[in-house]
Amino acid sequence: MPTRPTHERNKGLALDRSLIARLPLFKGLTAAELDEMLRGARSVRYPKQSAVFEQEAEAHSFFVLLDGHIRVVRTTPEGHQVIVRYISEGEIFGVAAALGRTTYPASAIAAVDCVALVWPNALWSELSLRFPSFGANTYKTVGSRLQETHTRVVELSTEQVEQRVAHALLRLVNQTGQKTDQGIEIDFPISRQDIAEMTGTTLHTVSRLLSAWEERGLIVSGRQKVTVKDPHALVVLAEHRDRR
Amino acid sequence: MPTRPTHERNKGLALDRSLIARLPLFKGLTAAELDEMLRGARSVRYPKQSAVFEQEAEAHSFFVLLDGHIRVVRTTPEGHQVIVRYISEGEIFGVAAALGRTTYPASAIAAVDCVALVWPNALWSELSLRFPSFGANTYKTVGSRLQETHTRVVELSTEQVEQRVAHALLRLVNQTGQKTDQGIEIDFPISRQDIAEMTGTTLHTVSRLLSAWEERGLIVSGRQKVTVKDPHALVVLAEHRDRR
DNA sequence: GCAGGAATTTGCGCTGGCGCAAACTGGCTG
DNA sequence: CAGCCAGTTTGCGCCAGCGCAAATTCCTGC
Repeated sequence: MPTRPTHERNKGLALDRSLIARLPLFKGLTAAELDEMLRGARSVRYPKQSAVFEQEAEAHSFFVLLDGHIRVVRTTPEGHQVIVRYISEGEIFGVAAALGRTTYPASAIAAVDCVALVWPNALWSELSLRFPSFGANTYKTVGSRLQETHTRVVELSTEQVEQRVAHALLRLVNQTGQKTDQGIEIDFPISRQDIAEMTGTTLHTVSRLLSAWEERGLIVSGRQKVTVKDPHALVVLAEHRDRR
Repeated sequence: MPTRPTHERNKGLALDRSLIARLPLFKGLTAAELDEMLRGARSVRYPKQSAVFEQEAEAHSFFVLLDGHIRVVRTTPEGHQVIVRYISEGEIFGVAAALGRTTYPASAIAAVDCVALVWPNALWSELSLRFPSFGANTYKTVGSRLQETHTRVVELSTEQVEQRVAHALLRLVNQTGQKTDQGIEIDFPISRQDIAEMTGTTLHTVSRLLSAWEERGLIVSGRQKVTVKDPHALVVLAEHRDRR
């Protein structure tokens, strides 16, 4: 059950720099600089299924995910949902304001219980000027997201559903895969519906595909859970030229 | 016939700041600062159908389009082409390096004879530091392209072909429409195939749709030419909820 | 003015994947 | 521990849009 987002503020305690020192985003900053970055932040817990921010809402903050997984979702006026991406540990997100927007273009939903650092947007220009490598890293992240999104456009334009779903699974596994005795498992709850919303198809079709793949021993899956047993076979499927 | 790209260098003459003073990208810069920006640039002419840069090639420069229209195209290993976007007058493009890439992720092809300013990438960090508003404007551009691309993902995921083509036409008309006595014309040559590559369908389907729309008086079209007579009707088509 | 070729149109048959509907399952709640 | 419900599976029929093919039109270069 989605309990209400409990914005438990860090109660006056200084955040420890070890929280972020290991993140590539902050590479090159000295201990003192990390402390300075953290001085502007607070740490917030987001229970599973709660919204970190909502589409169209005033963009007041940007975020760095310390723990958990976040689903970024765009909803159309007609009520269709499309999953824009998943955010994993260590990534920056909600940077709308740094890109000249005043509202968030999508919603961010905690896929599991999450912890994030939150900075008010007012600090963005100050921080990115004071720590140019932080600014540059953020823009690089934006750049690679643009590339990924273009890749998705290409996939949606040229591939069959089966290839798209295979690609999506492989991407999730590479991004967040946890080794288990069965194979590599996507380490957050993900439904057939979610996969459908990532690939532009329906949960029915995803269900049929996963069933067929399970039959053939490529994966094992359960409720909101997918484990890839034979990634190579999936790659073959994903790359398999269609007849267009 | 695509003649060879003729990189006619500006022969030692200083570029006039009036070339770029009116562009939003350079808003806020003084006359002296504009001159300084231009000192690092050269002006190059690209004949129709020539490549400004090629996908996978080493990213050596970034560009500002002074005149013409440029088609940005991604080609898949299987040989499918997807049009990523059209660049119009005044826009910056080829900023791969500023986003941490060493190669161009797509090709840029002159849709008509074009003129662009070209800066070596080596100057990027210097220029964006010296003229922060220029850097910020560029990143805003990247941000809005990311949003547009997400919108395209949503369209590809949730809309029927007819809606997608209608949306694409409306976007082209808004971006580059020229008023004529017939209606609003897309002011560069665009084929059915091009429209198909923008919307993830085939030239046959696009042809059928345009024929039907012409029949109904919404557009008039010819070879590589589309004129929208009734934008409102197209909007209705584009927004028309499908049955999903 | 004519030949050649690129762009477009149109017909036809087929099918991938969707919509709809119903049944089933596993985990959580009271 | 019974019941409920979200998530999943599966069958069935249909159709939007693709592949293929052929005809036609318009533009360009000679």
